[in-house]
Amino acid sequence: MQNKAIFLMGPTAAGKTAVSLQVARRFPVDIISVDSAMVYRGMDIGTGKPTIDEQLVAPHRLIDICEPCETYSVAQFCTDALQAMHTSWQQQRVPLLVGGTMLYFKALQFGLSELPVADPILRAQINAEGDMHKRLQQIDPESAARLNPNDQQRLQRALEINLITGKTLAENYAASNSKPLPCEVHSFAIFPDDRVVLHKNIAARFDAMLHTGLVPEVEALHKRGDLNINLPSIRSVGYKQVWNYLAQKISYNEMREQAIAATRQLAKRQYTWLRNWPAAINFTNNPQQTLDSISNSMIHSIAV
RNA sequence: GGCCAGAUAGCUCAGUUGGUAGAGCAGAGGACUGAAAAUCCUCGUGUCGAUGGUUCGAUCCCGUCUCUGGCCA
Repeated sequence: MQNKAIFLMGPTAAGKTAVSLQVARRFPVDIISVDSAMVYRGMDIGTGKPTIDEQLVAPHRLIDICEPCETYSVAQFCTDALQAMHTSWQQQRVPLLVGGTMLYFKALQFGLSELPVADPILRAQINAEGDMHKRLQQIDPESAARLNPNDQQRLQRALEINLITGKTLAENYAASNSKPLPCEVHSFAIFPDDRVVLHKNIAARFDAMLHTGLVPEVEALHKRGDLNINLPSIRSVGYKQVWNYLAQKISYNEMREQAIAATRQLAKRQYTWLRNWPAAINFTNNPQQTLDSISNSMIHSIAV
C-alpha cells in the first residue's frame, strides 16, 4: 500500500489546531507540526502551541525540539519531518502535517537542493565586508540581478553558498536533484473567507495570549541572558514586540497594536502562499463549516 | 465667559510665500531553496472642519460658526 500523508495548512488564527485534534480523535494520526516557532522550548503561549492536554489526544512531533538560542532551519525541518513520517508509517498510522510555515510545506513536498548549511562565522565575515550586492554581481551576476539590493538576507545567503562551493546558485541548483516527498499527499487549507473575520480572530487571540501570561513568558526568556532580538526565535511575531516592550522601547499599548498588526501581516503572506500553491488543495474555506465536516473530508480522502 | 493653539489619507503628522497635497504607520497585492512568525518588492483623490468674503483662482488670506486641547477667569 502506498504511504499517505495529510497536509493541513492555513493562516495563523484560522483554527488548525482544533481541526487536527478533531481528526486525531477519530483516526489514528500522528500530528507533525509544520511551524518554525513551535520548535522552540519555552515559547508556548505566543506560538499558540497545543496545550499539554491537547498534545495527549495524539502524538505530537517537532514541538519543543530546540532552544530559543538555537537556529532551526527548513533543511532541518525536512529531515526531522521525514523521519517522523517514516515512524508513523511503520506503525500503520497516518502523519498529519499541520502548520502555517509554508516554506516548510513546500520544501518538504517538493524537496530542497543540496546546499551547504549556514555558517555563522562566514556570515559575520560577509557582513563585515559590506556591499553584498556589488560583491554578488562580481561572482554571480545572474543571482545579483534576480535579488533586490535591499534583500540583505538572501544576498548574504547567495554569497555564503558561493564562497563555500565556488559555484553560483544556479549551478548548485542544477547540480543537485531535490527529492520530492515519497508518498501520496492530501492537502487541505482552512481560512476564513472574510478577511475582517480573520482580523477579528487575530486581535481576540492576541488579547487572550496576554491574558494567559504572554508577557511573563517573554520576561522569562528576557531574563535568561543568552537571548537577543536578532535570534529567529525572539524575532517571531508577538515575542519581538513584547521583547521591545520589556526593553522599554515601546509602551504596552504600542506593543499590543504592533503585535496584532504583525500577525495580520503574517497571515497575509500565508494567504499569498496558499493562493499560489503549486499542487491541488482541498480548500475548506467556509468559516461556518463544522469541525466534523472538515475532519470528515480529510479522513475520507485518505481512507479510500 | 475671555485668550491662545489645533482641525489635512483609517491613525500620527508634514506642506502649499494663494494655482485643489505628501511622509511614516496601518491596509492591499506579489516574491520566496538551511533565519521563513524571517527578508524583500509594488500600490497614496483625500468635500485639506463648516460657512460667508477677498481673488481670475482659497486647503492656504480675512470674518463667523462647530469641535478638541491648553491657559486665564
